[in-house]
Amino acid sequence: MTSPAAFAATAVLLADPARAAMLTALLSGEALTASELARVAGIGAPAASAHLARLAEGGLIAVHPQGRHRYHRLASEEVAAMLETLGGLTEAVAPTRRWPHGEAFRTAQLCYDHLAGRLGVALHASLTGQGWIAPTGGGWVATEAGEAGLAAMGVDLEAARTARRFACDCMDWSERRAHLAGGLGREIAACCLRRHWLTRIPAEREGDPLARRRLCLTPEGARRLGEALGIAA
Amino acid sequence: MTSPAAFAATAVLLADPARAAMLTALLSGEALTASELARVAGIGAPAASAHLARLAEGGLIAVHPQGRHRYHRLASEEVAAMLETLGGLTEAVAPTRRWPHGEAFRTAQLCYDHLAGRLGVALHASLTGQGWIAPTGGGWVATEAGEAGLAAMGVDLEAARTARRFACDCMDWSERRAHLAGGLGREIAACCLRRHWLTRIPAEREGDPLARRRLCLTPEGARRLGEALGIAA
DNA sequence: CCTGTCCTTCGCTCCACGGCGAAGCGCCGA
DNA sequence: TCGGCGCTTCGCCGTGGAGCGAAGGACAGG
Repeated sequence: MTSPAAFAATAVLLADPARAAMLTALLSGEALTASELARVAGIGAPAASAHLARLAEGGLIAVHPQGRHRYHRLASEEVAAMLETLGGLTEAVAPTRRWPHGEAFRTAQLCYDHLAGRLGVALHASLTGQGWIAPTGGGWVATEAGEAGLAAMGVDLEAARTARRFACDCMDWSERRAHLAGGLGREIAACCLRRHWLTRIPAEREGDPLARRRLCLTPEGARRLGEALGIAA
Repeated sequence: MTSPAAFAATAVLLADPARAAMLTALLSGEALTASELARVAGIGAPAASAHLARLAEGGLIAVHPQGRHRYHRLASEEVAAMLETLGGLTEAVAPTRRWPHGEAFRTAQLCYDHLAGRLGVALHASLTGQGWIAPTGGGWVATEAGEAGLAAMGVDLEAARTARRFACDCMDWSERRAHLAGGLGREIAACCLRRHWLTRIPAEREGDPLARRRLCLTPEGARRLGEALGIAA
């Protein structure tokens, strides 16, 4: 592991409410501009700019200039996993008394580029239970039945294989069980969004960093996921 | 997930080199006194006391007074997992140029109460590869073959079952793959230490927070683990 | 070319945090 | 009972970080 000084330096990047709000918003997987992130964090443009510079220098986010707009994304899925882990620990040590986003949030949400929440966890359990994925040294592989079933659903397995990790676990702290990350997790999420089985929800309050992660399971999605994976909505 | 303010408050606890050093030392699984942690962190007793109070109030450590000594441990394995995750991310975004602890550290180490490093990762791969554990909704269960084999090794499966999680993954960032946590992970580590297949290494430099986690694989341990699990040392 | 927008930089103010020395409390062995 | 140890509390000092207003650079549409 790394030295305590380096460890603390990474933690410092997370140890500010404004930066935490921006990173949480970026867990939606979207690319957001500096102004959007300033609003999410409730601070002015100069402060947001300074924070974003530190996050970029620290390697947690990547910046994509596009004209006069500067779009920001999380730098990697490791950053997303770490945010999820720290968020989960925060819930463990200082539980949120009133779940501020209703049960809907727990039902389906995005964890950077893959499904999380009850749906994400149920998806994982269904894939293993049906024998569509099997354990391998560092994660999961798709079985023959799994490849057939997933392809039939419309999941792009070729694209999934281009990821550094085909399929691996990501601890979902809202459910305290694992959901599926990696290329397969990303392609399943993309497939669900593409086919409108899941839709993003327009943020009710633009400044709410969590709202951007929320997903709505459509009736069509409930039916199709129920058929293919035995997931009850 | 939790609010950004709560999230940042947890991160603040990690965002100081002295606190990070103490938490890293506690990843060894040992109970350490305030004086020992002050030395590990390189600060005086008053500063150490203040830091420990904050960590305890924040729910990351638990304090066990014993006479005039006050022993401290990590509060849970969730805290350990989170430290491992953040440490791993730190390595990802700001790699340690020179691995300060030699390859020995990577070979075998403790992650709070279970095995990590190459040995821990190899153990996980072997258990799944031999079919001694199989995936379940939230982690792993022992198969019949697994129960027989593990019991033959001397692993206390009854004790393993008392844990909140029988067996689950913990991401090992030094190897970038999962090792085994939960009750089974703990009991396997305990068995290896009890039978002197692995031994703790006296800290060369008392102030080194990582040294306490290091384990040495004994010749007997290499032989036994090789036989039972096909792990090459 | 000009105006407006997005975003960054500069300079300033205010506040919080980390460390230590001194003092004090509780425990413990002689 | 007393002296020493482990640890905490108090008070102080120094440093660093967060925010904003003003100004300025780069981009883009008319």
